[in-house]
Amino acid sequence: MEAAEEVQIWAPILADPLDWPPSSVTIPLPSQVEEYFSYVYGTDGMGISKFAPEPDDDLGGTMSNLIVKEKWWRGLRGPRKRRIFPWGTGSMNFHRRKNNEHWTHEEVKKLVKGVKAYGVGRWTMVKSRYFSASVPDPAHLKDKWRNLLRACGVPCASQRKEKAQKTMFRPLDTELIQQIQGVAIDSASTSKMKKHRGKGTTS
DNA sequence: ATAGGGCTAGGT
DNA sequence: ACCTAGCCCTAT
Repeated sequence: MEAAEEVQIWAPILADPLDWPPSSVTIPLPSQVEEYFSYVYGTDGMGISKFAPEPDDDLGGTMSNLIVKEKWWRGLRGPRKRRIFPWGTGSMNFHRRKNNEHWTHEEVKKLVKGVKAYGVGRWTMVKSRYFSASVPDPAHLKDKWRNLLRACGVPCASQRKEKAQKTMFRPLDTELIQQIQGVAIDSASTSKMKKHRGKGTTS
């Protein structure tokens, strides 16, 4: 499992997993951890600047003790924050923290472009063309597309009753909304056509 | 690999 | 209290 590395990195930090995040704690911060933090939290989320060096620190060079000086773990949602989070309920119980990786406007634009190019449902294709490194799972593209449809007021293809969405936490511009609606309507009508005429070669 | 239901953190 | 939106799980 890929979590092994993260456990190694986090383990020294978690003095008491049940008390996380700690309000004030001394953290040994090797360069590896520093890198990891900036990767996970992003420059605006969890900059190293949010740490303050501990007053009397006689560890000369590579590793110094730092203390947390800001409540960085509470804040607005933003893009690319908190990918992984240790959430101990015992000794070695780590798991992914949910619901913290948000789509940027650029990413949404790429998704729409990709769906337009390859069609709804070709998530692996869209990912490999437009999100080769950034999105972990093609299923996330699908999930985002579903959310976009709902957010843009596109009626669900399946007949399940679903109330129209009221608000968008991260609003989209009108142009993008119209594009999404357009693509959705296109794909709905083509799939309906395929259903109706069974022998048309619509490659 | 994809569709669709379910779960839930975090925002309102 | 309710809702949104990202993530997970399962069936196909």
